[in-house]
Amino acid sequence: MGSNIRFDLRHMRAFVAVAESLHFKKASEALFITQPALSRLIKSLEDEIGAELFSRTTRQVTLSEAGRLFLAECQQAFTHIQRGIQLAQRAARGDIGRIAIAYNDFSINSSLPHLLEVFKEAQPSVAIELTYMLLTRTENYPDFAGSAR
Amino acid sequence: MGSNIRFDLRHMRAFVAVAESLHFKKASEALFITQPALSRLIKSLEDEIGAELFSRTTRQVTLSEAGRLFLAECQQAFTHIQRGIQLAQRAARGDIGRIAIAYNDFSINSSLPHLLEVFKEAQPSVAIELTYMLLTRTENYPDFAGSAR
DNA sequence: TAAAAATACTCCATAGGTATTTTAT
DNA sequence: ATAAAATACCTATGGAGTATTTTTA
Repeated sequence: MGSNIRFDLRHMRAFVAVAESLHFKKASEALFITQPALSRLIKSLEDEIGAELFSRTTRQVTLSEAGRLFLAECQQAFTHIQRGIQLAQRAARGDIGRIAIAYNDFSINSSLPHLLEVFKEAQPSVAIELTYMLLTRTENYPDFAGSAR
Repeated sequence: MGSNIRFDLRHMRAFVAVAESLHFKKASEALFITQPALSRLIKSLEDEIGAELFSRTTRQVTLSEAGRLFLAECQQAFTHIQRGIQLAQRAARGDIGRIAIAYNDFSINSSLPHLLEVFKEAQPSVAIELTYMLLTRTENYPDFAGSAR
């Protein structure tokens, strides 16, 4: 019972990096480790799973069928972990279920009111916080500084 | 760029264990580590994420909202990892896209032929391997020993 | 006051680095 | 002949254990 997985995320990250570049040296640089360290990570991962993830000679590296399948699941796993981090961080900041919108005279007079109505209908549980913003610079409004928060 | 996740699967496993029992000592036993080691794992995970995953005093432990959200994603991630391992192992064994069916006189004379036809139509790329099996015991047929392979 | 989590401190296992060897084009 | 992966060897970091302290119901 229980997830008796012996490897960890370093192994998975290493694997994804090699799968992406199909070149141990380049992948090792992307990971900021040395090539021997990377070789060992991949080897121990393969040993642990009990499957060759790459067909490799010293001259070329290709994903095996097992590797292709494992890669897809690794990517999904990372997506969930990333998402988990984001959600936890937002929840901790009390940001879940809240959208902050800054408006100025221009946008408030155009389509914003209608958009709000439509959105409120679709997502009634999401609080919308309106902020009137005179300046065009956003430095003083940390909520709007990031790209896609 | 790249997944700059500093924690690893041990942290996630530890977190899931505590989330399930809401008791550090019990969870540590389930994980075969000591309670202090587990406390440190959880703490470092929280530090890394930047969110409290549990509200805890020395007398009671409860999941925070951040924890609830993170838990769901962790479980999904583990599901994908488990699946990745299984798929890789099967691919390495050449078991992907192959179904082995053992038949005896009874089944071959009943519905099996029709089932095969229907299945072949639906899944033309899956090879079906038929094995005539006299005995009722399956020990000598490793392909049929497992439950849901 | 007692049950449970957090902290202090020590030690060792292992992850990673450097140097080298092997391999295939 | 050379580019690239694998192996050998060594070192140091950090993860786990034991012992203890802190906390709150």
